[in-house]
Amino acid sequence: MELTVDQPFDLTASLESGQSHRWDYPGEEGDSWYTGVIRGDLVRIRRTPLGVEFRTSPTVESDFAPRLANYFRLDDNIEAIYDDIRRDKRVAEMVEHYPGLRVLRVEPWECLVSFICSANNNIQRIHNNMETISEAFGSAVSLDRYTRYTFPTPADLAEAGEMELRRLGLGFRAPYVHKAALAVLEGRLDLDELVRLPYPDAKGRLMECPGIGPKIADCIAVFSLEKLEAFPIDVWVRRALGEWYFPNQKIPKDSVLLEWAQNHFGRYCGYSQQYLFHGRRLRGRALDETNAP
DNA sequence: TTCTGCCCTTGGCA
DNA sequence: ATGCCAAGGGCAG
Repeated sequence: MELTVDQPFDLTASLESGQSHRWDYPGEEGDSWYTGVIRGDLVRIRRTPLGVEFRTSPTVESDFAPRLANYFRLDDNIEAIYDDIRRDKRVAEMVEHYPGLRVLRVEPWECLVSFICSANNNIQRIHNNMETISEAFGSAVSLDRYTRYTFPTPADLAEAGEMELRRLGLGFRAPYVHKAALAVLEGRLDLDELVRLPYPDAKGRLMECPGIGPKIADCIAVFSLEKLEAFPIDVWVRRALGEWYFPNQKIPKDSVLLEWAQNHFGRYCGYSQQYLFHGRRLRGRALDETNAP
C-alpha cells in the first residue's frame, strides 16, 4: 500500500542516521526496500515519487498506515520547525542540503536499550547487538521470505539475565541493560510517564539508571520521549560545535555546551542536533572515500 | 563540588 | 602485530 507524504521526507537519511537500529538497508544490488521491525510488526518500505510504499505483517497495511505516519513524525509541522532551526546558518545549509531528514518516534524501551548499547560503540555494532538480542529473546514475525524478531520486553530481558546478555556480545553494557529491564519491570522506571514529564525531569529519571548518562538520556528523550528540546552531545557534535562556534579556544564542558546549544538552536534543537550529526558523519564518510587508495 | 585520568567489552581497520 | 577508535559512563583521587 502507498502512503502519500506531502512534506519533505528523506527515507534513507531518516532510517540511516543512527536513530533506530532495527532496519536492514537495501544493498547496492538490492531492490531499494528497507526491512525493519516497528513494535510487533515486520515492515518493508521504500520511497516512491508521492510518498512511501510499504507492506506489513501481521497488522494489515490499512491499519498500519497511521502508525507509520506516527513513526516518522509526519504530525510535526516540519516547515515551522525548519523555519525555526534555520536561525543557525550552518543548520540552514544542511536543511537545504538534506531536506526531509526526520526525527523518528522510536518505541521507548527499544530506544533505551539501543542507546545503552551505544556507549563507546559504533553504529554497525549497535545494530548487531539489537539484532542479536531480538533473535535470542524476541518473537518471530514474517512477511514473504523475510523473517525478523520483535524486540524483547523488559520482562524477557530481566529473565534472560546479565550473563546471557554478556554472552551475546554486549560487553560491559550487559549489566546496564539487565538493570534497566528490572527497573522497568518493577515499575521503578515508567517510560510512559516520562513521555508526559517535562524534559529535565524525564532526563533526570533516566540518569538514575546506571549506564545512562547525559548524552544517552538526551538520545532517548529526543528519539522516543517527545523531547525535541533535548540535544545529545557526542564526539561528532562536540567536534563540530567546537570547530564552528568556539574556534581556537578550549571547548566548554558538556554541561555548559548543552545550555549554550539549547539557547542558540532553540526549542527544536533536537532536530538541529540531528542535522549536525548527520551532516558531519556524511562529510566524514565522503572524506574517507576521497582518501581511499 | 568539580575536574581529570583511567577503565570497561568487542571488533574492525590501518 | 598492536594500537586506535567507535552516538559514553562509572569511578577514584
